[in-house]
Amino acid sequence: MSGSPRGKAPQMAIRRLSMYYRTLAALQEQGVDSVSSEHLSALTGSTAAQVRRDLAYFGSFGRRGVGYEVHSLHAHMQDILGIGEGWPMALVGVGNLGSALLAYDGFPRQGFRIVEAFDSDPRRVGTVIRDVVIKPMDQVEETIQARQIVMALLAVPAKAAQAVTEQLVAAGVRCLLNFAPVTLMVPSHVHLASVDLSIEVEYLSYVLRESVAEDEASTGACSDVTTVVSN
Amino acid sequence: MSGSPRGKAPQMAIRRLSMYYRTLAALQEQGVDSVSSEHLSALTGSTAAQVRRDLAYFGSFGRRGVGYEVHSLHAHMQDILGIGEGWPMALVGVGNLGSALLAYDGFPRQGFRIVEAFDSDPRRVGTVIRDVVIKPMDQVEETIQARQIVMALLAVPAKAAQAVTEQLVAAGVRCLLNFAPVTLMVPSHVHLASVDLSIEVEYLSYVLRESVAEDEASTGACSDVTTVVSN
DNA sequence: TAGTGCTTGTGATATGTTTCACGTGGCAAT
DNA sequence: ATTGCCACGTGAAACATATCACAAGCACTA
Repeated sequence: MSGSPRGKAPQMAIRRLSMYYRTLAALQEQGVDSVSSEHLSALTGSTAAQVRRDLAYFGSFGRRGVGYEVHSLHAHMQDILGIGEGWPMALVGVGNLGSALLAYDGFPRQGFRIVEAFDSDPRRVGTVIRDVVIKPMDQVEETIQARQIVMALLAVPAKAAQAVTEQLVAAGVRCLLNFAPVTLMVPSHVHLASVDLSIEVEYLSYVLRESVAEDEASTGACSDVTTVVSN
Repeated sequence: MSGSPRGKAPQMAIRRLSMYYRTLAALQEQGVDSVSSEHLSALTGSTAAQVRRDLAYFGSFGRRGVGYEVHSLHAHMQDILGIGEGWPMALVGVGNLGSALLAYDGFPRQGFRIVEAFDSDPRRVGTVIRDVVIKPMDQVEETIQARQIVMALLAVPAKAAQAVTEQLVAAGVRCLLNFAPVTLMVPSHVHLASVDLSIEVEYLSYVLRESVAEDEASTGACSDVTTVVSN
């Protein structure tokens, strides 16, 4: 169905595809119907060559001398990223962060929906947030299997994360987005992504320290050329 | 003060240092006082050679034939990452996500503290969460300059993100951790890291789709040689 | 002191990713 | 048709990162 992959796309390329996808959606809303690699790169903090290369991993979507048709490219990105399959997601851990995830409107806007939520705290079980009833942990396996859920968000304390992971994997989950600051061990058929706030903050702390040291070394003031930094 | 950098460390190496750092803290708590690159790599999902190379960017912290002394290595990581400087942080946007960030105990545990919070919603201004009083947006510049804050967490809606960013940069912020799903433009002297939930979920959606396709290829009519996934 | 066993630190090598540079196809206007 | 220009798609080059493999160093023993 999708184009023939000319090679394996780097993970970073996939992440950039997400940014292109989002940017294309914005352009579409603005009524723009044509975009060049140059233009798209400026909007996403990439380079024109990188945009073209990233797209080339999956096919040939533009017209030479013209650019890309926004609607068509947006549709292709959606297809490649597997959005639109509408994978239903489960959330485990409905504390502060879990509640924020339940309320996060970026998920439904991109076609992802949290359809089940679990927590071990009896005081939270039974409460309803955003139309989702919080269930106890012992219903994880049953519910996930019944609803054929393959993606889960893990927002439990670090100490519980590995055990819950194993419960989810046993229940048939294939993809995990982990928010706990731990290294999880998963079987090779399970895909794992992690959002680790400590790592991000510590990375900034490192570069800050480094740049402060550079400032001290060279007393001259830096120019304020605007550049785009993305991750 | 810190070791002599034999080269520039890749960003990924810095992120792995954070993981080593956290793992060392855990080992220390468990009373372990010596660790090998092999051991540390197993705990962080890396490889022994990678651990040694990552550390080598910053110096030579182990003893040949023995391994690393946990406490000493932990201290070195802390120094390299600039933790312990105790950078105070500002939070802008105290919605669902912002509140979760205020309550996140991973920050104080790593030595980072949110000392100021801002929101544009008058109903939230004045309320107190975790000993932090939420201030109105028009006090951003004044407060940040007075308290010499250089790191900020951005948890505002996507539409407001760029404007708030400029406000923060004008106030003197040097590091930004952005949670809004947009590409921010910042001057080159400002460091930016982003946590983008849509990108993470879409990445998982992609790999899921890919692995499902592989499953279908190997179980379906295609009878020829297929690689078997080990483990 | 010499020998053994172990693990680091690091050149050399391999792999992966980004950038460059240009051929190709396409549109518009003359 | 022909000309001129534009922007994609893509080999090849440059660069960055990860892995390998082993000499160097330390602890311990005899």
